[in-house]
Formats: sequence, structure tokens, C-alpha cells
Amino acid sequence: MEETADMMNSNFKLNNRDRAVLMKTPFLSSLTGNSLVRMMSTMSVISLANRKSIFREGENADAFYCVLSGYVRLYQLNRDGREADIRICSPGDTFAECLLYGGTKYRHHAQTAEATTLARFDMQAVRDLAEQERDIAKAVITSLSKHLITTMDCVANDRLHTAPQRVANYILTRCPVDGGPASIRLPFQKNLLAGMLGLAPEALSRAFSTLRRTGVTVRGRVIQVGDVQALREI
Amino acid sequence: MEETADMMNSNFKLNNRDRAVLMKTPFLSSLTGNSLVRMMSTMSVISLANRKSIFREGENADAFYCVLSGYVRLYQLNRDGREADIRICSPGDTFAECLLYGGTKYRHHAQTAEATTLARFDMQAVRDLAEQERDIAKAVITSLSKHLITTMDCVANDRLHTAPQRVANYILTRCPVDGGPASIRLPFQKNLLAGMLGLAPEALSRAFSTLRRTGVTVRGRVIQVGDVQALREI
DNA sequence: ATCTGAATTTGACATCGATCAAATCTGCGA
DNA sequence: TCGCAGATTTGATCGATGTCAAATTCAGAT
Repeated sequence: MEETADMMNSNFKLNNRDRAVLMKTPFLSSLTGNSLVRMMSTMSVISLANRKSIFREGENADAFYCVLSGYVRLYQLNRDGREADIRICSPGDTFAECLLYGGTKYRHHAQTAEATTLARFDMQAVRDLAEQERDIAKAVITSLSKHLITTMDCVANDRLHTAPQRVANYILTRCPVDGGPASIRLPFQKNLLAGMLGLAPEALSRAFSTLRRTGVTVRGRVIQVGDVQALREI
Repeated sequence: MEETADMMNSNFKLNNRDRAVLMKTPFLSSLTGNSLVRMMSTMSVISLANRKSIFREGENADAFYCVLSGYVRLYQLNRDGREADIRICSPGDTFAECLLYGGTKYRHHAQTAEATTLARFDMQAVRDLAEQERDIAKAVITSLSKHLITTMDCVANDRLHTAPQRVANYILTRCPVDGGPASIRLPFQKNLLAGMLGLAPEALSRAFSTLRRTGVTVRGRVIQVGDVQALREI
């Protein structure tokens, strides 16, 4: 049976783009020399097609991951079996690294949301390394700190802002800072953006149409903003 | 001018209960000998009356804190000036420790929600210590990991469950595991519970009255559960 | 270029939870 | 014990968002 490259599970060398993403991760960006080598040696590269399961809630947590390309959805099921996204991981994001010292089982389901390349780190190996090498411990701390901050921001965003405000915030984080017009391109399906913002896809769609009044035009994945400053007022 | 003990800001020795809480913190529970001593020496104890500000959003983050007794509310203001609680910290909880490596400014307001005793850790001192002492770095990692997990659970809870479900979950976490009847006492005002669960106080009140159908009786701070098992089904 | 299944939008509706106001209740100090 | 101030509950209402179904658009494969 033949498989396409997308479907394959490979340990081959990183391509340049993936390598660049990996090196900018808080996890690796501060490492040099020996620490970097040892860290890389605990790692393998995995490529998965769209909608493949990476792990399931309750499974034994023996690895954590960094997204190199593509996207990963972390989600849980409620009592009725409906899925709710907890987090959408983009290239450069690390997930399940909190289980290094926080528990032994995965706490949600993880699934690719596109063809995706992951760096897989062996949990126990990194645990051991962190105890030996100061700079690895520090890298872990930095990574956890940043992750914690974005997660708290997520809670704040959910509790503080309405759907159009969340969307406006998202757009603003990807716009140039000056006040004029701007144009951005979503790097993924609206589906995923909805999940990031804690919205149903329909609610996202309606939020966009609310923002039309504020000079936001959406065509496919391209979002045009008439006046960035005006968007801040929302 | 005289102040009552409650209003005072003191560096006196810890009382036994506060010391016990402090030592069970993920931050200190794993430390021994020299590390423990050095960590304690970066710390001071602060007592504050109800509703005192600890820090404000945007201020320079030069300390993080651990709650020894009382409660602390972390909140933000939305555009209309309304407050939304991001997190309620109970005895044993640490807050703002993510700024050890995650940034230099506080990201929300922090205010006591009762007469409260805090352990205050100097940010730079702990940063330095963590780089010197392996077990302190490990303690930081453990603390951040656990904090990250509870914060992700908070997101999941907000996105997955209705108000009565959140309240039921909260009650269940403080009930004995077996299925029979149980009685618990809230350790704080309903106000705070509402903030923890991301609800308006009125919504919490209504959630309780919804749960009456499931055999939950509320009188003041005392909550009686007819059948713990039934509560799980909600 | 066309086709086809998936993604997105739109409409109609139901529900949840926030909000504001008023009524109670509670605990604490006089 | 009485009286307040603050906390909590209740009522009424509104707005925001989830849900389901149908229409439409989009993107990738042939």
C-alpha cells in the first residue's frame, strides 16, 4: 500500500522552514551548544495529514509537542458529546508541556486541523535534561510562563469581550500599528479562528458582518480594514 | 494615626497556619536546606485589609505573591469600566509568578477580597536563585505547570459547561467521593464563587436554585447535597 | 474549466446569562 | 435586641450566542 508524503509518519531531517520555526520556540531559542544538541536528540519529527488524532484525553502522557507547520486543535467533549476547542496551536506553539511536572495523563484530545508537522519531545527525557542543564530548565520556565500568560489572556478575552470585540482584537494583533487602512490574510480556515476565539463558526461569521459597519471587509481569507484606529474603539 | 492589626503592613514572623500553607505551596514544598533558606530570605509577609489593591495593570512587576490566608481577586476592566474577574486566588495559590520570565508589567489588577496575608517574593531575587539552584528552578517549573493546568481547565470549564454545571462541578470537587449525601461550607462569599466560575452573582444564585431540583440545598454558606452521584449527572 | 464536497453564510429560533431594580436576608456593631 | 450596610435573591427584560437547516460560496481534483 502506498501513502502520500502527507500521510507519512517520518523521522527525516527537518526542512529549513520547520527548522527555523523550531529554533524560534521559547523552548529552543535560548539554547546553545551542548544543551541544544541534547535537546534535539530527544526529539523526533512527525508529519500528519489533516484530522489525525495526536493523542486522546486520559492517555498516558509520554511526549509533548511543538507545531512546526500546520495547526493543532486541543478540544474536549461535553456531556452531550459536543466538541469545544480549548486551544488552537499554530506553528511555534508548544502543547502538553505542562505535563512535564503537572501530571501523567493527557487532559484533552489533540487533533491536526491541517496537514501538520510536529516536533515530538520525549517527556521523560526532557524531564531528565531539565534537571541536569540549567539553561534547559530556564527554557522550560520561559516556555511555561509565556504559555500561561496567553492562556490567562484567553480567559480574560472570553470573559471580557463580545464576539465582534474578540474578532477586532484578533485582527488588530496582525495589523501594522499605525492607524490607516490595512489588509491581512488569515493563515487558516475561519473554522479555526472561531475555535481560537471560543465561538461557534456561525457566531464568527456574524461578528465579521457586524464589523462591516466599522469598515472591515472580508473576502475569503482576505480581511481589509478601512481604518485600524476605528477598530480599536470597538 | 493608629491602625488596626488588619490594616497593617508587617514583616513579622509567620503564624503557624500561614507557615503551613506556605510550605505546601508547589513553590516551597519540594525545597530543603539551603535552597529553602535562600528562598525564604527573598520573601516578606504582608497583611492587608479587605479590598486593598495589591497591584494595578501596567505597573512594573517587581514581585509575585502567594496567598497565605484570605483571598485575592485578579480582574480586568472592559471598555465600559466594568470589572471581570480573571481568577480568584485562595490560600496556597501563587499569582503573577508567570512574570518571572514572561514580561515586566502586571497584566491585571489584584485586590484583596477579604482580610488577607500574602507572602511577597522579590521577582529579581527569585529569578537569580532559579538560575543558581536546580531545585528552585524545578519548583518554579512545578508551580507554573500546575498553574497552567488549572488555567486551561478554567477555559475548558467556561467553554464547555453551563452555569449549573459549573456550580455542580465546584461542589463535587469539595465533596467526599462516595455517592451518598454530603454537606459542605463555602470558605468565602458567594460573590467570589461567582467570580471563580465566570458568572455574575445573580447567575450563581439562579444556578443554585436550578440545582435545588437535583437535591441541593443552600442556606447561607452551607450547601447540602442529597445525592452526590445525582449531581455528577448534571 | 467544471464538478463536487466542504466551508461559510444566512435565517429562524431557543437559550443562556447579563443587567437593572427592588425585595430580602444576614451578620455585625451599637 | 435593634438597626444598618452589605450580600443575596428574585423579577423582568434584553442582548448575545448557540443550534439547526437551508442557501451559497469556495477550493481542490478531474
